[in-house]
Amino acid sequence: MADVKSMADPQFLREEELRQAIEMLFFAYRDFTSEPDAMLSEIGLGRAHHRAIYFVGRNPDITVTQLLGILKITKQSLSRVLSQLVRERYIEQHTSDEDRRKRLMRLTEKGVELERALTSNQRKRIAGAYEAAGAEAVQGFKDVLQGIMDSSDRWRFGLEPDGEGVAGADQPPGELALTRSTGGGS
Amino acid sequence: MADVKSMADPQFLREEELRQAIEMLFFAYRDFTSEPDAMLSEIGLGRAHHRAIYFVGRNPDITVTQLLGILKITKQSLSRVLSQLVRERYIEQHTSDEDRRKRLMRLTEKGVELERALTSNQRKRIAGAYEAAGAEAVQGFKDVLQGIMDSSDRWRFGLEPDGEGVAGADQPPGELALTRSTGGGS
DNA sequence: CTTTTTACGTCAGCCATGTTGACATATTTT
DNA sequence: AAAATATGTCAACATGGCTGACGTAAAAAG
Repeated sequence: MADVKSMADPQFLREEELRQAIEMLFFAYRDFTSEPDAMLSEIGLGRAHHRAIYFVGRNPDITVTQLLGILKITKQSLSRVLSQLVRERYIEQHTSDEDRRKRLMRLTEKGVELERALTSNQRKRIAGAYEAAGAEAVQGFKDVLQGIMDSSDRWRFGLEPDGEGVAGADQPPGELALTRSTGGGS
Repeated sequence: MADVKSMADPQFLREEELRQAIEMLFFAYRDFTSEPDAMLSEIGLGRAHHRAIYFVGRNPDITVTQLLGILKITKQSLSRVLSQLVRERYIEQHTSDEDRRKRLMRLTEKGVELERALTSNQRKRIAGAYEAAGAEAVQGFKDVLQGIMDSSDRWRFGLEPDGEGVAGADQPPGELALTRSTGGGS
């Protein structure tokens, strides 16, 4: 039995708080991915395919290198997944006009359908959680998640380095062009 | 270029908001696990070992069945991981006195050390994010994450079904005994 | 006291997805 | 002409899920 003193210790409470967050992330992520995973396995695909489809859908005409930058896996791993998705007509590739080495990727009609089916449950989860928790909680959620991810990823989610409006700012000041295909505010 | 009308559409903004959350979860989780993964690979272990060690550490004298209930993987998958951890003296097993079929598991000294090393960076991340975001954001973060996870997991994180104080309430009203080894109030 | 259920453990094989290393080809940049 | 970039591909290996099939010890039920 842990003595009362230890629980009253602010250090103990802090540790407890941090571990709670670790566990919440684990359970939330585990449950968040389980539905799409199940759907995917029925059509012979896996979570890696979902990721590729998702980010291609979000970033039409994305290049392989850019996608690699998002996923942070090797090109060999991605290649396996991508070639299958292209073979099965979820993704189509065009050659870039400005630089003919680049293969711009887009979802096909079929790909869009799959993407929407896969994220449908995920969007529902988030929507429900957002509704139940309220707008203030949503902001807190975002703020904390941004604090957890590497700072090199934060630019994707709006202002951060300086005082930049959400307006036209996209590319990170040196890294690749990714997520966020829609810029300007109302 | 998406026309202004579509961006002004509340449905569009909602979809955008939801997808932002999906992406934040992806990036945060990816970065959150990368450090421990790297440490683990240096000693010939993987993320699955981390999970087992983590939850055994959090729930001393946990049984195999209980751990299976947390991880939601097959006993064969867990077995591979557990037997290695026992073999390499990160975890020790005792036979329960009340029910001699049960194998109660605990971290060894070595296991505790590894666990702390593995979560050190993760705790640092959370602590930094919490500090930067503030107490209100922390509450929002927790609320939203709980909304995202299956409701069957929410009991682990305090009140929910009714108006239960955080006091002695532990086990879920039917499911297994898990997480939260420390109960008592202030 | 037999039967059933529970809590393990284990062998064998399959699949998805990550890794490294080595090469090859086309195109653009220097 | 040479170097760097973007992409692809083959081969081999590790991790960590999965299913199916057994086997044993102990507890619970009849």
